[in-house]
Amino acid sequence: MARNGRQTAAAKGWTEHAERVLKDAGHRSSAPRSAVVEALGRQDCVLTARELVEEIRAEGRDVGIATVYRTLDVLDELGLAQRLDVGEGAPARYEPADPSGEHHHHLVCGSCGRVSSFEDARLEREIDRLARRVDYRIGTHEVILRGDCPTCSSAAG
Amino acid sequence: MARNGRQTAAAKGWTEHAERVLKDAGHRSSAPRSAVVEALGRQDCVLTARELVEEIRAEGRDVGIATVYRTLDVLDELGLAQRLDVGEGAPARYEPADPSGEHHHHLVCGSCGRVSSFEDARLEREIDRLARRVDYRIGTHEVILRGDCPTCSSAAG
DNA sequence: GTCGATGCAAAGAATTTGCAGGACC
DNA sequence: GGTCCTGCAAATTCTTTGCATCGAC
Repeated sequence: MARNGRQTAAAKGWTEHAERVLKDAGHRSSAPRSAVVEALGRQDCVLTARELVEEIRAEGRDVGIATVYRTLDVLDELGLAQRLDVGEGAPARYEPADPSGEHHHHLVCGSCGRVSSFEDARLEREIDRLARRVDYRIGTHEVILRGDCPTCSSAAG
Repeated sequence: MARNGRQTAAAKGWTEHAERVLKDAGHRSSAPRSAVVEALGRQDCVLTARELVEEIRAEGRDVGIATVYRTLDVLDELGLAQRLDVGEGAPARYEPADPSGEHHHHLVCGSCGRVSSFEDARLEREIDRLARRVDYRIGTHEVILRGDCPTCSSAAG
């Protein structure tokens, strides 16, 4: 159920898909932008802008934080990335959006801040039903379950 | 389903409940703190810290924004208030948490930022089921449906 | 050659914190 | 009368933006 530290099977596919969509939308290619797209596509878990920079520096490449924000913004607008705000003053996190539309939701640990993901078809069905019943025209949705992760649960009782 | 601009039936009850819980938890009473609690209890919709200050000033009372944040923090810790982060750099919003445990979720308009609420028993049941299945020890949850509100839908097609 | 993209540094915005004075119990 | 609470202002973060320059197409 929870899928941590595991790569999505579609990771490689997402990177290529994203680069194609960016190009088709009239955006130019550049080393920094590619570094961001590749680093994001490589991860399954959500990453903050800062973590993305560290990720890229670890590869021996470099990118300014402003470029990361700008790129994430473009990716978000094109539906290629998903932004996640866990609140509590924590920075926004981003993850690649599966082009197939399949997605997951998040578990947030209130003690250590760890974020994990889970997916559930029944929950999706219930939300789709709801989306048709409300008076807003719904495009996306997000579900956050908050509590303590296994480590913090056993540590703090 | 959507409940806007409507007072919760439990509004008055919440204010009294909150003041009692605060006192029992060893917190002192003060005019600014009461103003925050009363203003929050009076509303059904979510409010930002800034809106809470305006709300209080409109009554002819006054309070510093730092006190509002500090009070909301205490209310949140005691489970008396619920924090809602809609992301996109928007400030956090708060609402009274119903002591009965009954709660609702939110619809966020991506065009105008309007936030509405809805409740759904089947969704709650599905989430409770999920909460028992994941490896985190879940305490709370939140669901956000994003899209365009009725006004923005008709305006923008 | 044009125009989008980049990096830096400054600007902005939300929230937190240090501190001195005031109020509650 | 001690301790918690308050307001102000400064400090912290996260994120955005202005601008000169660089590079893709």
